[in-house]
Amino acid sequence: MTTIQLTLPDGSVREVESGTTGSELAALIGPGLAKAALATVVDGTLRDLASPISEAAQVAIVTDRSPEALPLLRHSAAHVLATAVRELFPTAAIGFGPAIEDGFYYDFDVPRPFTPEDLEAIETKMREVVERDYAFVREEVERTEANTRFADDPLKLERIEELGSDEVISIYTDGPFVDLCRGPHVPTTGRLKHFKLLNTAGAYWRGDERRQMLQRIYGTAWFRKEDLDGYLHRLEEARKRDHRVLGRDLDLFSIQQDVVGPGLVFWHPKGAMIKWLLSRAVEDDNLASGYDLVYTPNVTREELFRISGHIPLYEENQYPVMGAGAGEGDEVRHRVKPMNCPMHTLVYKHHHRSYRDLPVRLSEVANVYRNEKSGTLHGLMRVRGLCMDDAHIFCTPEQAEDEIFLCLDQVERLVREPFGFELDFEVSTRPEERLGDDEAWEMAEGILRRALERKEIPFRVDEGGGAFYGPKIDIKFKDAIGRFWQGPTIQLDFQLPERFDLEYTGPDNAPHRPVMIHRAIYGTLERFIGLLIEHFAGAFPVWLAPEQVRVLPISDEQAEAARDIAQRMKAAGIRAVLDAGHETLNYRIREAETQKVPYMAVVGRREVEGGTLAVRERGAGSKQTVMLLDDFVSKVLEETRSRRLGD
RNA sequence: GCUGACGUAGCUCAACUGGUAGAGCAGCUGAUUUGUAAUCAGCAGGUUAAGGGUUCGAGUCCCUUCGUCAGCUCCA
Repeated sequence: MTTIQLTLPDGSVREVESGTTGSELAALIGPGLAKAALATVVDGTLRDLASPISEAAQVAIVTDRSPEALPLLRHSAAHVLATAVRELFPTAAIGFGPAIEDGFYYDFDVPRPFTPEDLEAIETKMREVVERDYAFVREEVERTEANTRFADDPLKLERIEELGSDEVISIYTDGPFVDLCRGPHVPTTGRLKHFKLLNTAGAYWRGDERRQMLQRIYGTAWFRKEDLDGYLHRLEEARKRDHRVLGRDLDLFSIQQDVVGPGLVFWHPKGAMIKWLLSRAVEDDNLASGYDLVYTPNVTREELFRISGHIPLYEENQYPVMGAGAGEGDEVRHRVKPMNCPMHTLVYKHHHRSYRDLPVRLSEVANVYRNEKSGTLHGLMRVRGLCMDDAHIFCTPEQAEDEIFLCLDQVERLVREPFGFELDFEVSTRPEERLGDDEAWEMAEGILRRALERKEIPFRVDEGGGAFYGPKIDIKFKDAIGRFWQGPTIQLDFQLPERFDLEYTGPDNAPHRPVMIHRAIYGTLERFIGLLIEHFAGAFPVWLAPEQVRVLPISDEQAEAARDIAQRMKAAGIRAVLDAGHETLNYRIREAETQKVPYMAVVGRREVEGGTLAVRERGAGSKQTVMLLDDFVSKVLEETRSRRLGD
C-alpha cells in the first residue's frame, strides 16, 4: 500500500494511504470536521467527499463556512427538488437544474404547468426526501450505458449526445432519482435543511425560443435558518425600493398604458427635474471633454436604415413605416429613429474632414423609439420611448484606444464617483450575425481589451454578445432585487464608416477611413433614473433632489415671513417649496419626510425674530439645528455644487 | 413574442358557495392656528380593464382583446 502526502490549507502535511476519501481524511483530522465536512477541494478542484484521493495534493475540506459550500448545497437542493417532482409527477422529463445566485432552479417538461398548490406539495415532498437522508452516489458510465439509463428522458439523451468523446459521463443517484450530472454534491439529502420554493415560470429548453417551453421551479437554500430568514427579509425590503412604487408615491413619473400605451413615460415635474439635472451634468462634462452638441431629426426616410444595416436586422423592433410626402402612389416611406448613429454619421459626412479635425465628437441627448416586445417592458428599466445620452466619436484607428480610455474616464466621473455604484464590466465579442471580416473584429476587440487593461478595470467576456457592427464594453449594475441591467456602453465600429463611405484626408493628402465609437454614459436616462430611485430608495442627495427644502411656518402668523424666506431661497437657486397649509406642523413634517425632501426649514416666532431657521434633516428625527438663513443658503448651495452624496 | 398568475375608487384592500359594490388613506368643504412623523367633522368619488356570452340575476362562471407582475427569449 503506497502512502501519499496531503497538504492542508494551514500548511501542515498528512501522510495517508493512497485512495483515502475526503470523509476519511476529515475524520483523521477531527470528529468535528468529520461531521461538518461537505466536500473536498483537491488541487483546486471541487470533489465529492466520498471521492478517493490517489496522489499527493493540496487538499481542503469544504464545510458550510467555505465559499464553495452554498453553490454546492444549492445544486444538491435542485436534485432534491427533481427527486420530489419525479415522485409526484412520474412522467416529468428533466432538463437542467443548476445553482444560481442565492438559490437554484430545475426545468421540467410536464403535461401541464405547475400550480401554486403543486409547489406546496412539492416542497412538502422535498422535506420527506431530506428526512430519508439519501446518499448522493456518483457513478461514471459508458455512453451506451448512459443512453440505457436515461432511455425515458429525452432531454437528457440530447445532452448525452452532445458530450464529447473525451468527456467523462457521470451519474448521480439519490434514492430513487438518477440524474446525468457533473457533480459534485453534498454527501446526503439530509444536509439540506433551510430552503423554500419561490416561484415557477416558463423557460425555453436550451434557452432557445424555437424549442419547447419547460416549467422552471425556482428556490433558495441556506445552511442556517437565520440566513434563509434574512434572505427572505432582504427580498421584502428590496421590494420597498421598487422604482415603480416610489415613482408613483413621490410623483416622479407615470406610464399611462391605457391611454397612450405601455413603455411610454410621462415625466412629472419632479422626475423631469431629475432628468434635466442629469442631462445637464452629462452635457457639461461632454462640453468640457471636447464634444460638440448636435440635434438631429427624429424621423427619416427609411433608406437611411438600409444603408446602416439596421434594416432588415432590427426591423422587427422598429416602429412600422409611416407615410409622408405626396401621397397618391409616390409617397415616401419614413421611420421614427431607434438610434442616432446614422444621423451623426451624416453630420460628419457633411464636410470634408482633415486628419487635423479628428477626433470629431458629436453628442446628443435624444429621444429614440424602439418597438420592444411586450413581455420585456419593465417600469423605467425597459421602455419603448427612451432618452439616450448618446455620442459618436469619429477618429483614426490609432486614436481609438485613447478615446475609449477617455470614455471610461467619463463613466468614472459621471457614474461611479457621484453615486458610488458598483459596476460590472463586460466585453462583448463578435456575434453570429455581423458585418465585416474577422481581421477588423480581431483588431476592434483588442483595442477594447487594452483600454480596460490600461485602466486596470477587471472585466468579463461575453462571447458573441457584440453589436452587429462591432464589439462593445457593456457596463452593468444591479437593481433593488439583484437583477442586472446594462447602463453605460462603449462600442467600437469599423462597419458604419464603411457603409456610409466616411473619409478624412490624411497628412499624405490621400483619403482614409475613420473608425467610429458609439458611447452612452448613463445609457438611457429612463433606466438610469430607475436605478437611482432604487439605489437611494427615493431619498436623493441634495444636488439631485427635485425639491431640496420645504419651508414650514408654524402658524399663519409666520406665513408671510416664510413666503419671503422661500422666495429668497429660490432667488439664490435653491429648489424650495413653501407649505403654509392649514394642517398641523406634525402633519406637514410627516408629509415632507415621506416625500423624502432633504431639508425642512421650520419658521416660528423665534426664527422670524432672529432671522434664523430651525433646520431639520431628512431621516434625522426631531434633531434640529438653528441657523442663520444666509448660512443655510450657502450650505445647500455648496452641497449642490459639490454633488455631495450625504451621510 | 412565449409560460404562469393577476386586473374592484387616485392608493392599499373588502364584498360566503352568482343575489343592493364597501372601508381606510389621499381629494374637496368647514372648524381648528398648531414648536418637529397623521386635529376633528361633513361631502364627493366606481359602466368592477375593455368587448362579447351563459343566467331571472355576473365583480364573481365562460370566450376574446388590452394591460400589469414573475420568469424565459430579445435588447442596434
